[in-house]
Amino acid sequence: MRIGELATRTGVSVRALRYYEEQNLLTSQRSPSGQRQYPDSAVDRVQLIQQLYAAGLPSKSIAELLPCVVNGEATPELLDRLSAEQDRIDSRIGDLVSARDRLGTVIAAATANWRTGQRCRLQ
Amino acid sequence: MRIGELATRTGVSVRALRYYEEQNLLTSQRSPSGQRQYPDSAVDRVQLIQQLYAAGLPSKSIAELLPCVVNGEATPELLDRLSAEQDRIDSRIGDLVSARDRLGTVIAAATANWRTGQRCRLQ
DNA sequence: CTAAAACCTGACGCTGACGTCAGAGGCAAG
DNA sequence: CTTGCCTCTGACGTCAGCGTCAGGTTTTAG
Repeated sequence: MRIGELATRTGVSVRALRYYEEQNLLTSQRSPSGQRQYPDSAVDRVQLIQQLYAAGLPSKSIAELLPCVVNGEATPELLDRLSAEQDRIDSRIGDLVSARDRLGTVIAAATANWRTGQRCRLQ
Repeated sequence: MRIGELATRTGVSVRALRYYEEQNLLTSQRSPSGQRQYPDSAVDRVQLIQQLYAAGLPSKSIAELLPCVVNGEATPELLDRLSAEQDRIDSRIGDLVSARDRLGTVIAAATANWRTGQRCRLQ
C-alpha cells in the first residue's frame, strides 16, 4: 500500500510516517517513481511504534529496541535495555497512580463539601 | 524563605520556580528590594505542581485546577474537569501497563531463546 | 568595606514529534 | 489531455518546560 492508505489505516499522519522513516523506525520499498510502498505488516509495526511512544520512549530508544522486539535479535545488552525501560515505565505508572489518587482525594473532599456546605474549604 | 532555598528544598531549579510563577502556579511576596519571599507551605505546593506535571498535565490545566486542589474552591464545573483529568490519567496508565506487558513478553521470549538457542527468533 | 554569592528581569536557545507550506512530479478518470 | 488528488523532498514553524547568558542590584561573609 502507499503512504496515504497506511496513514488512514493507522490513524497516524503522513508526516509522522515519513518522520518514522527518517528516524529509522520504519522502512519502505520504493516504486520506480520513488513512491513509498508498504506491506500489510506495516500497520502492526506502526501501531507498535505508537505504543512505545505512548510509553514515553524517545525515537532513539525505539530505534535501538525495535530490532529486538520485532526480530528477537537480543543480545544481553539489549535485554538489559529492555528491562531498564520496563522499570522506567513501572515508576511512571507509580507516579500516575499516586497523582490519580491525589485527585481522587480532592474530588471526594470537594464533593462532600459541596453537598453539605455550598462553600468549600478542604480541611 | 528566598527562591534559592525553595529550590534546594524541592529539588527544582530556580528557573523552573520563576517559570511556575509566570504560569500562575505559584505566588510570592516580594521584599522591598523585589526579591521573592515564600512561606514554608510553598515546599508542598511545589511538590504538588511537580506531581501534576508528572501526571502529564500541562501548566494551563494545573493553573485551572490548583485553586480547587489547594483551597477546595470547587464548582461543579471544576469537579468535572478534575474527574476528566482522572480519566485521562487512568487511560495513560492503561497504555503504560500494556506497553510494559508487551516488553515483558518480548523479554521472556528473547531470554528463552537466548538460553536455549543462542540465535534468537521470536515465535 | 569589599568581594563573593544570591537575586532580579529580559531574552534567546534547546529538544522532540510532528504541522505546514512551497514547488514539482505521478496517476487514474472522464 | 487535463483535471484533480496523491506523493515527493526540503525547509521552516510550533509548543512546553525549562537552560543559559547578559547586565545589573542586593545580601551576606570576612
